[in-house]
Amino acid sequence: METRIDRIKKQLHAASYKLTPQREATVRILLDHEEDHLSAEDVYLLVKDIAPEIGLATVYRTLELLTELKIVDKINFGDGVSRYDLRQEGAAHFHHHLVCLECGAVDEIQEDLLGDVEGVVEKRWNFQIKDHRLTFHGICWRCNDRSSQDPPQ
Amino acid sequence: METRIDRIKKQLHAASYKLTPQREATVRILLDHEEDHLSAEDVYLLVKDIAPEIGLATVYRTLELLTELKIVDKINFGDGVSRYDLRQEGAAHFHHHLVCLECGAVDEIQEDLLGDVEGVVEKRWNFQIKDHRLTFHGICWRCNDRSSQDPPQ
DNA sequence: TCTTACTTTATAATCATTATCAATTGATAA
DNA sequence: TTATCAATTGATAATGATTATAAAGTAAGA
Repeated sequence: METRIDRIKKQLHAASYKLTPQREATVRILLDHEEDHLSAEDVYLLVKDIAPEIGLATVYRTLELLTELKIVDKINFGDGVSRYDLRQEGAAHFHHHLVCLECGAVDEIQEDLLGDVEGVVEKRWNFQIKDHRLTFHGICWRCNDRSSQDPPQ
Repeated sequence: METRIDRIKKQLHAASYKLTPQREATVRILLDHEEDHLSAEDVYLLVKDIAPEIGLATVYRTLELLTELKIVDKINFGDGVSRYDLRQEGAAHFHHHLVCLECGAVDEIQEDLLGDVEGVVEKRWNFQIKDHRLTFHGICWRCNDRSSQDPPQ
């Protein structure tokens, strides 16, 4: 069976890049933390556990490379840090995010909710859409539940 | 007639802040460049023309303050800079953006296209939406027109 | 083995933003 | 007006993320 890493290796080769040990270690960390939204620093600290000799600059370069190849997406939630998010295999568009203003959690919506909206934008604004970023800011289900359980004061 | 500046002055006073000359100069620049998406540095350079003694830190502080009061929105298009965008008066939500990958232009969609989508998200993910960010990346109408006029090679 | 291009590491440099602190200003009461 | 006190400002230092640089390492082909 072909693993996810194998397929990423092929994508690199197709663009004439090698899957060096450092790059592989970085990709493994991303795969192991698919749910999270890691900053370059986060990735660096995690990669150091499995490849202690790696340098921070290499992590940055690798993440940049993976972004170029659309294997990961680089996002920015407004704190001063870029975060890196593995794209679903075969996904044409970037998934959406729910950022909780109370607890800071970031949840993902894999489903594409923008089909209709994109149709409108393409037609009405004569804009040829290549990708999108959609983030909702608000109160997540966890915090919602918690506050509805609170006794009224 | 009450001007836009007057109303902003009231908003500041309501939160017990003053409209100092520096703040006023900064707001004027934002009003004069409503269509643009200025970085703090951009604003600083423009403000210096009408208030030469102003400091960069004051501009940052003012933009931060205006963001807190929801008079402007702070956005980030992925280059390393925050940009500041006047909110439409009375708008509950932030407007959408079209970023052209070819010429870099940033156009605005004032209309709220997310009504239905937000309904779905609130119900299905039990997420209480406070605000949103929606940006499309693609080719703008100007570049579309230009390339359709190009002779096929 | 030799060559060449690619990659990495460590570190310095850059750039946006934030913190600090003394000086200034504005509003208010005496 | 003057005294007072908190808010605000400007200059500058500090921070923190990211990028550039240069020397050394690595892999693959001739």
